[in-house]
Order: sequence, then structure tokens, then C-alpha cells
Amino acid sequence: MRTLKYAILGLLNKKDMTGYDIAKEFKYELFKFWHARHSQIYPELKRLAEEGFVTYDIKISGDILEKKLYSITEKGQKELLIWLHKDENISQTPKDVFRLRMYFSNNLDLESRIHLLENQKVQHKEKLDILKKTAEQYSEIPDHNTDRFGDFIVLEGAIMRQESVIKWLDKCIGYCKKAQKEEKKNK
Amino acid sequence: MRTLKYAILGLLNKKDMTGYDIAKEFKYELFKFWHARHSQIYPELKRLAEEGFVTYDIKISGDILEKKLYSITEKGQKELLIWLHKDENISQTPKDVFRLRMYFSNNLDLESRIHLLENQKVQHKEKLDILKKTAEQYSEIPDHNTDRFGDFIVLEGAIMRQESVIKWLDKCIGYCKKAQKEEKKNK
DNA sequence: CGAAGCATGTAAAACGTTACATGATTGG
DNA sequence: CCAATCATGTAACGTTTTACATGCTTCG
Repeated sequence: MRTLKYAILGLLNKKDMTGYDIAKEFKYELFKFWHARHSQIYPELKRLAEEGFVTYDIKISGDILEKKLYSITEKGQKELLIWLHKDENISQTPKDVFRLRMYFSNNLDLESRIHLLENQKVQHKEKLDILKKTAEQYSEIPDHNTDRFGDFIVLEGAIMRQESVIKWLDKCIGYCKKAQKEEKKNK
Repeated sequence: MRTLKYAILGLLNKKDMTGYDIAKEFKYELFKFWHARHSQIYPELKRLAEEGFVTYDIKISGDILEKKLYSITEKGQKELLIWLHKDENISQTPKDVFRLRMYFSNNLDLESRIHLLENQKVQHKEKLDILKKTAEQYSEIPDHNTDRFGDFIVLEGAIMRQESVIKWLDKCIGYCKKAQKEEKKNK
């Protein structure tokens, strides 16, 4: 499917970047729906250059440090547009290790379950807070023809997903606490 | 991390199964949070047997068809329990190709965006319907010490996630339609 | 001067998908 | 008898993570 190819083309379509910049974008922007590391990015950039979808200029930073500033070619832009138009089937639900654990949670005592659930909740709340802080920069819906539109809707999606996860964790915690009370009553 | 190892141990802890049965569980039960195919399962079962976490008996089905009925060993059960208790950090948000497309959607006209969004919505709704039909078997919250408890909470989580995705898609469709109206007005 | 960050790569291992390969059983 | 499903495996390929490897620049 070569998703990384299109992620990179999309980013370079906004502006010229180095491999390092692209890695940073993944870390600080695209993390809302994906993550790729530099060890994947550099080889893919090399390949895209060989295929003629991108080119690069070598720039000198400071005295001797060379960096490759990549830009998208016309061929690359065409390729990106074709991909953007593609209908796709929704993918298999991705692996969620915590839910696997909960699936088998009848093997744990209630206290352990609550502990695990609360721990997840704290972490998901932290992530939600970061997303919400990012969202503050948007006082209104950005124009649909700007970069910011895509960023905005994806950010909203990430927030909604995060809130839904937290709601689910709360529900599970509720079930466990209720069962705990009943257990105590029966003693 | 060897998540597949623990998924298999968890399943075998419920009851004895063949590799084929385990593949079916993935397809019809665990799909709510994961999917693994038989080409991963068979080698893993072999490895688990070598490591002493599972054993198997060869059963004859019909006249000659051999099947391996696997069961968990005591060692396997211990291993599973240790894993179940583990706190874990929430994982990187998994890859979502559609959101990547939407991230770059300013390169698409509004009509195309709406088309893509509606297509996703139909598919996610179908998935939601299947989940909801499965949920009908639960008239009340199952006892927390039974297998059904884990199944139940994970099912609820899957439904909530699905509903949240659909809500997001609707929101995006709303933005696009609003922009479309404004475009027409300005003509 | 030292730490944090900039910058680029490769290698090995782990994980996952698709394709190849084969054959038996069950139920209509 | 035929189709769907049961049943087990391997091989090749693609994706992702972790580790290895190196060195420069900027700012306090």
C-alpha cells in the first residue's frame, strides 16, 4: 500500500523539508493517527527520489553540516492527487493490547482490574489534555482550502476518540466498583 | 512484546482448541480489537509448544484427518497471569489511512471530500450494526468472574468507538456541506 | 564547554499480509 | 457430487521497531 510514500508526498506538497523535519512532523502533528521513525523515513525518501517523485538540494548548515532539502516533483504531485481521491475500505481494527488484557480480565481480581483501568485513564486523560491545548489555536473552523482545515478536523477526531476511550474506561471502572460492593455485602 | 503469545494463551485458558479454532476466534471475537491470521498462528503455536506453555494431542477427525488439539500447561497459565497483571503505557495511536487522507484533504474539492466521508460512514455503520446485533445477547451485565464479562466490556468499547467515529464523520460532512453552500452563494 | 537538539544513515529483528500448497469432511 | 468449511502448514514480501553508528550546531 505504501502509505508512508503518500504521507511524505503530502507533507512535501505543503513545503520543502529535510528527512529530519518529516520525522518531527510525525512526532508532533501526525501522531494523531500514525507514527513513523527516521529509520523508516530516510530509506523511503531515498526510494522516492529514485522513483522521481521527489528531488533534493544539499544545503550547508553552519560550517560543514550537510542537509538534504527535499521537494515534491510534478510527478509526485500527480501521484499524490490520484491517491487522495481513492475510496478505501475501512481497515481491520488495529491491535489494542489493553483491550486484549481486559478481554481476559475475568482471571484478575476486581482490585487489579480497577488499578489497570485507572492507570489507563490517567494516561489517556493526559493525551486528551495535550490535544485540547493544541485545539485552542483554532477559534473558528479554518477555511476548507487551507492546510489548517485537514489539521483541524483530524484534531477534532483525535479528541473525540480520546474522549470516547475515557468514557469506556469509566464505564468499566463503574462495573468493577459495583461488583466490588456486592462482593463485600455478601461477606 | 509477543502479544500473540498471550492472546493464544488466553484463549487456550478458556478451553482446548486447534489452530483453526483460534483463527476463527480472531475472526469472530477478537476482531473487536485485533486480527491475526492462520499463517501467524500456526508457527506461534509450534513455538509455544517448544517453550512448554502449551501441549497438544493429535485427534482423528473422520477417517484420516489429523488435527492438533492444543491445551495450556500450568507453566502457560502462570505466564498468562503475570502478563495480565502488567501495567502498560498507552500505545502510539495506530495508523489510520483515512485520517491521513483527510489531513491532506484541502487538495480535494468539496464534492470529493463528501463522497469519501459518506463512503466511510456507510462502512462504519455496517460494522456498528454487526456489533450491536452481537450485543443483543447481553440482557444484563455478565458476572465479573465469567468469560462473558471480558467479552461484554470489550464489545461495549467497540460500539462506543464505532459511534464516536461516525459522529466525527458526520461533523466533517457538516463542515464540507456548509462550505459548499457558501461557495454557491458567492457565485 | 556541555547539553539539547539537528542531521543522516544502516542492520537486525519482530510483526503482519499475501500467496503458495495440500488435502479431508460435512451437509445439502 | 459439489461447495463450503475444516485443517495445517510454508515462503516471500512488506512494514515497523529497536539498536547501532556517527558527527555537527546552537544556546546558555
